[in-house]
Amino acid sequence: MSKLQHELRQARPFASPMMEAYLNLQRTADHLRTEELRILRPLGLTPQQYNVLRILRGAGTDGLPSAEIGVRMVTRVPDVTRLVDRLEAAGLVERTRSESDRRVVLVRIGKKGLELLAGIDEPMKRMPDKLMGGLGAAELRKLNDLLVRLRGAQD
Amino acid sequence: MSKLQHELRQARPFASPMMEAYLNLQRTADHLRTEELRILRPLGLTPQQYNVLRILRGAGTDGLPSAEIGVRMVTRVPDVTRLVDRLEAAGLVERTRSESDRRVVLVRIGKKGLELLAGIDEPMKRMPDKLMGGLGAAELRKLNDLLVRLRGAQD
DNA sequence: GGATTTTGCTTGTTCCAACAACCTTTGTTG
DNA sequence: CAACAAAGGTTGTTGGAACAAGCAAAATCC
Repeated sequence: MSKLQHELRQARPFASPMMEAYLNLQRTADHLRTEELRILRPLGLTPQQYNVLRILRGAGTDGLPSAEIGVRMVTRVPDVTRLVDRLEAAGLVERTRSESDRRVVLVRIGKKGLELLAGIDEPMKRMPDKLMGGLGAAELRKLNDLLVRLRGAQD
Repeated sequence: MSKLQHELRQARPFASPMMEAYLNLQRTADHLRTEELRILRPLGLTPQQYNVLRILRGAGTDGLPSAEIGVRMVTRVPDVTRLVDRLEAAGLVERTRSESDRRVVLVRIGKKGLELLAGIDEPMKRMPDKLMGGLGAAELRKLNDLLVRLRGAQD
């Protein structure tokens, strides 16, 4: 990088501490998400698909309505239908229409889905350990506290 | 929501404090990004396009090579070319091939792009103030510190 | 100073994200 | 109990994200 470019980058000020925090948060989240992508890509899963599978595993054999999946996801997803479509096409989940309320479609994780998850668990558990090893327990608690309050603050 | 569903959600444990921090970070980042989307959508800009325009405004009248834009962006972007394509098609930026190095394409922000940015500056400045108002100055500094260390830790 | 490598960008392609409109089933209300 | 509203999913469509392959100009290397 040239000297000029370096100076420009150093000189770029943040408009406010809050804007700095906002950009910092996006930058860090993207950084970590890239690492998650790297783990999931060889398995043909996106982070969202992985998220759905984990939710369904936690829900047990009864399955969950599509709408409830959307509510529980880490990131907002406006189209659970086609997200589940792809998982179904891959043979990882099954769909059955509820008998008690025929509007509802229950989604359940299948055997193949559970096996796939089992193989991801270990590397996925190691990922945050590796990326967040620099922070101590107290700092992690503080970070979680701040993040939760950030989400709750705007109401 | 049913009683059972509520209990399930309460009962979901995190595998580790680090995994909790990871998910929390993604959740919060998505939450804030949604707010940014809400501001930019009426103007037909994505957060990334907005990011490029800000970078180009900061770069001045000389413009920047495409590759340097990619380096400076908040989130990792593997395809600056078509990102700039769309901005050029919208008449917001111009491309000129560098004379000194004919491989390089310099991108400059145009009059229309500057005017568009000027209109966004105010609501965009208010956004983090509104979303992060719950945190004090010291807490913001702490948050920024933790986020920066998170990014630096994995090397 | 010609072959090779490297750099900077473009193009091809496939899949996913986002918003809206629509359809079916259930609940509600006078 | 018929008309209407609401809930739950699906489909249509457009545009963006991601990875790879390719092309032209510049740097490197005997």
